[in-house]
Amino acid sequence: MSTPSFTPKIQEKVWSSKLEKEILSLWDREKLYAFNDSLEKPIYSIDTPPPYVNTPIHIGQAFTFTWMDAIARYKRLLGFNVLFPLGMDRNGLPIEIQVEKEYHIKISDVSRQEFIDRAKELLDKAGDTSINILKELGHSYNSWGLNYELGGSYRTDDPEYRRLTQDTFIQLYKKGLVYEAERTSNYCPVCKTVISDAEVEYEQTNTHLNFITFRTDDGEQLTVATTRPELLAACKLIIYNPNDERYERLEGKEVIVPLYNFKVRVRAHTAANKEFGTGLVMICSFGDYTDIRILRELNIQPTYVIDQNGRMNSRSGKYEGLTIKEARREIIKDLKANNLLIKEEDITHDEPICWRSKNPIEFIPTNEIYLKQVEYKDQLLSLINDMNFYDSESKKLLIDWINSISVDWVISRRRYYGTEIPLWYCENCGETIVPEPGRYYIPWKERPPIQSCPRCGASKFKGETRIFDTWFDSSSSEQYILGYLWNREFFKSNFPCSLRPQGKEIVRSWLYFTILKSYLLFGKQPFKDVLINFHVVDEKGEKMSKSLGNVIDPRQLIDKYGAEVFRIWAFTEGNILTGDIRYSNQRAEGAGKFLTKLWNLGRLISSFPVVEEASETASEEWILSELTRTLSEVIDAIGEYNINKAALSLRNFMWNIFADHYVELVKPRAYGAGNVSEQQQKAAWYGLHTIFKNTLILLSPLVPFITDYFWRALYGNRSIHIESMPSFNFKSEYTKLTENLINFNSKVWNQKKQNNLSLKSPIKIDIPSELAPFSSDLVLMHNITN
RNA sequence: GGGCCGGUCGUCUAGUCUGGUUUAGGAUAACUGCCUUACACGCAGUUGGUCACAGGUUCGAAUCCUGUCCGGCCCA
Repeated sequence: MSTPSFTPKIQEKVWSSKLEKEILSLWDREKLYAFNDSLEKPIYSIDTPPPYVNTPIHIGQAFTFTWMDAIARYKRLLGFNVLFPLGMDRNGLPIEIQVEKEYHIKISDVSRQEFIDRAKELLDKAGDTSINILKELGHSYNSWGLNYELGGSYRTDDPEYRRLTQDTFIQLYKKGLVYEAERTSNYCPVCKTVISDAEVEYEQTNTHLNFITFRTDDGEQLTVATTRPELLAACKLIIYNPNDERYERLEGKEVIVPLYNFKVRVRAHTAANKEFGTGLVMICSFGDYTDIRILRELNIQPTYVIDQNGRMNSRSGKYEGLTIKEARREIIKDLKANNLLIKEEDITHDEPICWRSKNPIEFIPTNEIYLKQVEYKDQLLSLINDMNFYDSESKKLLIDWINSISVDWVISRRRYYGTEIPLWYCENCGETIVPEPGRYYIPWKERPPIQSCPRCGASKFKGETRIFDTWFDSSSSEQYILGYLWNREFFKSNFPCSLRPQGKEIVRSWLYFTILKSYLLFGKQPFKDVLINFHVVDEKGEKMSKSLGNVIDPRQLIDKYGAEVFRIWAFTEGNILTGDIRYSNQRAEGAGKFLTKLWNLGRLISSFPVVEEASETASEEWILSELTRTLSEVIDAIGEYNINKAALSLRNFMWNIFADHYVELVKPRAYGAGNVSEQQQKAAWYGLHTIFKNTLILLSPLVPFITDYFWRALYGNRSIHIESMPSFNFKSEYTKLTENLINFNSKVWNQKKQNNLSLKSPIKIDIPSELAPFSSDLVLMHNITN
């Protein structure tokens, strides 16, 4: 039989990213991804990391959120009702700093209300533009509109969100887990607030090690090396290593601090390193964590010389009012003038800096509110065994962090734009007033919800002015998205949340604090699965940063090649769960060829009638069982969230097995070449369509645009994204022959090439006996004329 | 100072846990040929790696052990 002509339903030879916009608006109109909690299906919930409102999405976020989208889509295919909301982080310092910049005001110069109003103004202006790129990438979050319902998008500064934050605080307070204390804390002079240990980073910096002359009572000169000469006034002690014979004779003696002329003692301590500097170390209050540890250990009262603005105070004498840097410069000048500075050595050291402002932190005493954590370390370590980590190695990051915790969590901050700490204090007796959970409280401008003090009966109260650490807000995100506020039943039956996907750099903050709060509030782990992603780095493997100028804007890529190319690049480039991804322009471009291949494959197949059933030949049996094998590979890969593996497996099947071998094998038969029967021709049509159709479904979470386009064009008017995972189970002995088949084809092609024959030229060659079932197709494919 | 991760064709990577099916697989780049009625953004072919280094265990090591070097990250 033969059919005169076959014309493809699809004309264009390449996929056009222009189609993406049309498909997006189709999805919008059809409300394809809206969450419906009345479905019978099991819930799968994803607690996505809210991007920051005022910073454009960077390529790493675009990459990892695209993986999350693939996970959500695969889970839908697998029959889950997927809760996949996207939040927007609007709390915290970055917006405050921008308010100061944009309006040329200082937080201290304007009223609190005015400052907050300005911040809101800026936030509204910023809108949701930072996440628009995620929408263009075809992500299937449940909702793009702000609404208080399951699946709705949310904002961390929303009164509802803040109500939740305060609710959790009040519960923790009532459990006796919150206390206030004065302690030496990490303090960022730029952000003007204390920060928790989780917010401290270390940066290698170049500095001078200054060799300074101290004197004993008997006039002996000693040389002490320090990187912090401006803290001379705060010097409390000089130490040397107990094994350092050079200084044994000094034990217990007093030395005179230069410029200030007060006396401090010398004593042995293992914290001193014989090889560092002169072996004599100045311990002051407070240059670094070693200082803090030693002064606490020896119970020495600190002398603070730096104030909350990062300037020297009156105890530093003539340097009062100078910034730390200025003071350092001046004091070096004075030491030199007095012949007290022997030398300056260039060294690099790890300096603790604030993760937000990237400025060196200082250590100053403040009165702050703490949440207990130190006493629960063991319980937390055992609790995390109830969660699955992907990759399992990533669990160590969290274990190491928990083990290193030594102080409780400072949750109060002296800033304006954040969730207010819901406390009042009786002006008469000082009693702390804690309201009931249920609404959003603003203590600095509201009266407490009681008339008189329950202890003394007085009626004047002072509202708390401090706000929470933003991690205190964000560590309840899983509670928020599971409807804790508006659907407690849903929350109860679906907590813990199915998945927390996040970056490894916030394991010690977002992940850790969420686990801590979940343990303290519910005694349970907050997630079933935790997925930790590494980073997208530049071509040389270096971290992208503004200062290095190596930042790649995902916008460039998407504008140039389209969202679908970005997606397939993100999936095929590597496994971000086990290591960093190096960005390469060349490979990103190369990844897009996948779409052209798929497009043309579909174009060819679209020229043949869709056949639902046929009596397949050996070739169909073979390719159908190869598809079955691919399906199980894909399902296994999804089970471990290895989207890279799933994508590579599908690409390999589609391109290197289906297109290169099966399609070539049956093309002549599909066209009706030679003397194939109608039945055999139909079998080829059936094979082509069945494989293509199912491959499209398997690919649809990865490349949702092109697959939906084909689906609607070839297989019906509905979206491919409401299909279910195919559950076929074709098994055949023929998969054993896959390698032989590929090798034989290669052999024929090679032989033709060596003999300068075109691929359609006739050839005389023996078909190996094990490939006999395919012989009629092979004869037509290679034009074998024995 | 302590800990963790990585080092595989020019480049990016799979394989390492659970040693033998590996004469190490793929992708990209390079080279050669081909417009074979889906695709030149394609097809076919070719070149290219002593699996960082040195020891050890074993009948057998990219894979396990020890040490060294290099890169990255975290903590103090």
